[in-house]
Amino acid sequence: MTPPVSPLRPRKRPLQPRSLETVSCILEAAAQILEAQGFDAFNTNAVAERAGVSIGSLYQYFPGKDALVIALMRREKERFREDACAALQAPTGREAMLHLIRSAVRQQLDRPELARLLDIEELRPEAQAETQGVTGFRALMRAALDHADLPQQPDKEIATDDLCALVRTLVDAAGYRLESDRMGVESRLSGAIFGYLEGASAKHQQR
Amino acid sequence: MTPPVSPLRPRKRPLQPRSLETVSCILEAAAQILEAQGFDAFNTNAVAERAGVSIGSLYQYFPGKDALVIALMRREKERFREDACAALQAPTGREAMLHLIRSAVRQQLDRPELARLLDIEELRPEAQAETQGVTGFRALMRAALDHADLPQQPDKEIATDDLCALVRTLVDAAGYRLESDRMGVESRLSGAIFGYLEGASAKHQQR
Amino acid sequence: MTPPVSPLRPRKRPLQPRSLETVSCILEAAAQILEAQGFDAFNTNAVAERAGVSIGSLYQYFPGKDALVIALMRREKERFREDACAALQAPTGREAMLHLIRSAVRQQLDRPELARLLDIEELRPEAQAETQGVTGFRALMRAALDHADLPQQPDKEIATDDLCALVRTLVDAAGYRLESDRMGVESRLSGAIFGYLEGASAKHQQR
Amino acid sequence: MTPPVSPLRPRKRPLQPRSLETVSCILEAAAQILEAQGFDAFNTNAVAERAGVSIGSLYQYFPGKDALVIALMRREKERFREDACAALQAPTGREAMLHLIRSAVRQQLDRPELARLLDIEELRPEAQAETQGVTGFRALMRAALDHADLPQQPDKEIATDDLCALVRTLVDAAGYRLESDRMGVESRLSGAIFGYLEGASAKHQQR
DNA sequence: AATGAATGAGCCTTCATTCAT
DNA sequence: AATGAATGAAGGCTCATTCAT
Repeated sequence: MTPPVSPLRPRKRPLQPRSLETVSCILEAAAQILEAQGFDAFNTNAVAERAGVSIGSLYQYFPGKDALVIALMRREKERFREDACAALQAPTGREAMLHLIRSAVRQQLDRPELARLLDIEELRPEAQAETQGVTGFRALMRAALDHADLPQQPDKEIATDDLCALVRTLVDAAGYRLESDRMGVESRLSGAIFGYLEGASAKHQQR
Repeated sequence: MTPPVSPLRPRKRPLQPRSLETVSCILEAAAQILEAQGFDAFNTNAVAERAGVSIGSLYQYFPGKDALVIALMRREKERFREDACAALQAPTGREAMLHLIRSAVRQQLDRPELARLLDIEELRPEAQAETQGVTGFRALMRAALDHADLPQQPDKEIATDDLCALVRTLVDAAGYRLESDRMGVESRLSGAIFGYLEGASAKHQQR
Repeated sequence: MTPPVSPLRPRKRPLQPRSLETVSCILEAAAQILEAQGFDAFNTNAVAERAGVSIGSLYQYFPGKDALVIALMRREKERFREDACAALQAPTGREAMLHLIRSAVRQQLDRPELARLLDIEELRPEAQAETQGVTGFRALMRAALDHADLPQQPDKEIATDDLCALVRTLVDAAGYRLESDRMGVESRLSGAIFGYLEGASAKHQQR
Repeated sequence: MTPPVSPLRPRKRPLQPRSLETVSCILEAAAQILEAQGFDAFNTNAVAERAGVSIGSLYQYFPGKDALVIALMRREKERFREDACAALQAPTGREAMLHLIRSAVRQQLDRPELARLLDIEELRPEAQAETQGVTGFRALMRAALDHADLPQQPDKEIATDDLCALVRTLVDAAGYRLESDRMGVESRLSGAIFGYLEGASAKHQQR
């Protein structure tokens, strides 16, 4: 009878413009605290205060702490998707892949610490359940792999996972070094990715 | 005059055999809780209880929660080092690299969740300060890169970081899928690594 | 940018009438526990319970145990100041002094044990830093000493300290004996004080 | 049937010289910690460690923390008594009093912080029960008051208490200022004491 | 006698969440 | 809708004390 209640999605959809703004204020506050002070300082009271909103209001829009993190992940994924979806139009796998790489680097180096922490959070089981619906990086990567011009992989799902992980970590590593040379990062990343793809067609596996 | 007191290293060296066992009990309990229930369930009371030890005893040997994690990292690094150090003797870079890969895969797939969580923890600033002294994976990787038979890298420190991250993540990803085919993982990893190394000698960097 | 955060002053100013009452409830509970059971029984949980307030609420207004004690000291000093400040108006030093004595006796015999314990606490270095701003007994005593009709002292700061200590202890001693005859106490106190003042003009110092 | 067991007196009288030395080591360690670090740092483990003795041994000689403090108080009282008892021989009250003052100043300025903290501790009810048997300062002061050359007091017990408190505090205050001029302190003290004694024979009590 | 490992009650404090206003 | 006071479970840590060796 009662509608399906999830503790991870908003209680009420913000429909009025004022509410919409409140929500994005809260999310941005959450992002800032996360990237500036890390997980330990990330708590609902702090987010509300930074957002200039009462803790009560925060709970109006987000039913709990986890919902806040999930929403943040969605927001960042969305930002990424808008930039990266064009990869689907690319005529070749190589071009699609390069586009993906460029988008990923752009996103990750834009707010590196935020991206890194969300990446970690994304592996938590609760988060995974909630986030997988969103067309994200993985889906685009999976699609790119289907192009015929790329070396075929024995197991495309595994390859997808690996490539996602690989992109994520190498860019995180760059962010961690405060590197800002996007070209350099992209170039190393391409090396790793195409190396991985070709490597699967044997030749490196000798003992 | 007073000995350097750090909140991150043991208070007392366990001298009697009884206490030695207590310490390893505690560490193993910590490991089990971490891998079975994650960070959120990881607290000193839980660890003590699982270790079958009073909370007071835990604090005799570990001055705090962080010290426990650090000690765990040291323990795992040590385990790894014993296995991987032989890589230093390898005559060629390729062989050294393969040895490293094999050790890393072995270690990481042995207790995948534990390894993954410790990898994350390792990025926290406090942990870094404490752990960097220990000859770990990075040092071995750095040494391997110096061999002449491997493609030379424009910046060896960056390459070292990248390769470490790459190994870590791909094996984590495998662990996450509960994959247990070590050969397969090693093979994909080799592909990525040697691909990365060669990729740096251009040919993939076109826009 | 961030407001000065001290572990010794209130976190929040209580703004709503409800919280104002909570704060005074907590302070009074603290006072009662202190005077009825002493320092050893004085802990945040006990205070909160006696105040009929959750421990969380206590921490909203007092960032820690010490802050509670400091606040209590301020409250009592304030009570005293209101009563004793009139001493500043007295035309002669003798009258000012007698007024001070009367106020001190009144205050100290009103809640003797509380006063005594706070006096002890006041000597702790942390407390001193926090409390010295408040115009307290010492400042009034110091002012009284400046009147010309009192025997001049070789070092007025020392004399001030001594007289404060003297008043405090003699009244404490009376409180300790559960004496309630204020006149008697005042009279003995006057003797000691004026004796001290005159004594400084020699005549008792032979070896 | 069982002998009267008190948790405040030693479990076993130390009869052998080695034990005697251990006991005094422990007491001295307790004194040092108390004066150097205050009550908060004063705990049985710390005392044992500083004494170079195992915690087990400490409990052999002192059945608990309080017993340790009591024993310390006794030791200091004893030290004082040896010095001050000669006051009993003085022919006049004035001379007895001056002797007492001198002894008190000597004792208190010798280890001012220790003396001050023990003075505070002495007011705790448990301590009082245990310590009152010891012929201490109060008994000597009481005896001195009986001399005929001193102004007679309406209530000699009260006067005794007051004078003890007065001596204690003024010397504490001097110790607190790190004053080391014993003559100055003694002189101010005499002023206060004889002032108090004379004051009781009226002349200062007008409103 | 001496040792020191072990114990655990109990204190301090935080923070996710609720609810009266 | 918004506020923010209030709650209390939960977790970190200390230290007086015991007891097996």
